Amino acid sequence: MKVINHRANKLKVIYGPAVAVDAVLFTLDQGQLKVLLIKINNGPYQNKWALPGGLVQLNETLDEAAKRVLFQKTNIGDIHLEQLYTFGDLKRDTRGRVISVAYFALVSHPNNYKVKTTPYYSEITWQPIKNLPLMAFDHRKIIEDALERLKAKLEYTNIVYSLLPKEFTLTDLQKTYEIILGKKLDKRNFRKKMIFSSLIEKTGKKRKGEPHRPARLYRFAERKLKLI
Amino acid sequence: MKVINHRANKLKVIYGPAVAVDAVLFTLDQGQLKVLLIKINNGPYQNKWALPGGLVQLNETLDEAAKRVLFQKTNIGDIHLEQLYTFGDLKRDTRGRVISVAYFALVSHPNNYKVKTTPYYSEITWQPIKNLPLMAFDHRKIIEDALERLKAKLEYTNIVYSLLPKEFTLTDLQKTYEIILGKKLDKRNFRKKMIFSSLIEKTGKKRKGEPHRPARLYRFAERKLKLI
DNA sequence: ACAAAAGTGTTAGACATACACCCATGA
DNA sequence: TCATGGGTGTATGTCTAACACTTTTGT
Repeated sequence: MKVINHRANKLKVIYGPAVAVDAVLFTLDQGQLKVLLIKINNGPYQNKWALPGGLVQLNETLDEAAKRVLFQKTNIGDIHLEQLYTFGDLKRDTRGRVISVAYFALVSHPNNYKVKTTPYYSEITWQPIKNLPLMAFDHRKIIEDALERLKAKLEYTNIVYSLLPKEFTLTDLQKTYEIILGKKLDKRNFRKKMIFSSLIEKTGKKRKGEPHRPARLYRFAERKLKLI
Repeated sequence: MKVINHRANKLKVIYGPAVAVDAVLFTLDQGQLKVLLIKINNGPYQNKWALPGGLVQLNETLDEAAKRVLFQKTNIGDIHLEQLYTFGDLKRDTRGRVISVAYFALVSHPNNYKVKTTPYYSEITWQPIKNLPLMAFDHRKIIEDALERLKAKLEYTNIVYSLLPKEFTLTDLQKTYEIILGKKLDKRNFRKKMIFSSLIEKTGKKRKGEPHRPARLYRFAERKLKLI
């Protein structure tokens, strides 16, 4: 691999890795944590699944590249992506030396987005994290790291807001935590903490049409990332 | 900038950023937190200071590149480097598009290493973090981010072990924390926590030759990174 | 004997954990 | 009226924070 680089106004050829971005996109669906995967249609990784990703262009920052790639490959836009880690093993892409700057983000529900396919990526799907298919590159590792980061951030940020709709019940919120953390939480303690944290506030409304006592609806006080 | 990349056994030219690594190396000296800087000798950043860094080669991982660059530029080897973040702004290097994967590490005392200069880097120095000179690239920002990460890691890891000699007193240890965190800590509470954490253990020895009550010497139970 | 740093314990408040019953509604 | 999930309080243990005096040594 060769990098041709303008330095001191001369065209200078240097050899170096190519730079890609990959996005780990989580959502909740049917009581499961899922991740967005794309099926590769040809080349050495044919029929394997991968994260949406692509090469970084010269005229875009890494953050911009992550957003662009995600939008181009999946039609998902306008979400907050956070840089996760940069993966640089020699053999992570058998076709050549490529390092990947991985990003992760959460989206509220798969049905809110119309994903699309491309000639190179023939299928696109939300795959349960517990049941990942055969993955291309080191993408399984990237997903595992992203999940670990997500769990950690649950504890000290309001990051879940992007997984939930505008209005939700405390039980919805608790289920979200339980699914991601993979463990049961105590209802009374959870509610105490959430209400006291003042990350959420009552809407005054109740959820109707279910054959039980109606649950109060809450909203997030602010729909942007905050430390608790 | 152009990246020539073997894909599917054909030489394919693609345009993309070059990839560099930069290392933020911290130490304690004379009661101050210092960072290793290098003076750039020519080009648009002449006479500015920078972190030791360099381009990533095709045959090395990012971690290996960080180690190699640090060793070549400063003669410092055999330390644990941790990836910090990847910086990818368009104009961070005026000479061309370069993204930088930043690493950080701690070393015990500057005198333990014989740093050296190169034609491109004319001077090398440990600079107090409170008093940084005019810096090249976005290296001031990288140092600030590294410092923030270091403070955070103090709270939940034994990372300070690499700043201290084999044997040290509890007062040494407390001063180390106070310098990095930039605040005073309560002596009794600090000792209680440290001793109870079982990260450190008594050597049975005492420091001699000072005109006061001799302090007990401690060592780290394990000299590798652990969560508390 | 004195100067200087080493060393030590207790109390109060904040926070996490464990735990069981009544309430409101639709069917 | 019953089935179902919604909603609530208290007691206990753990961790953090505030706080001042005695001990040991070299000079």
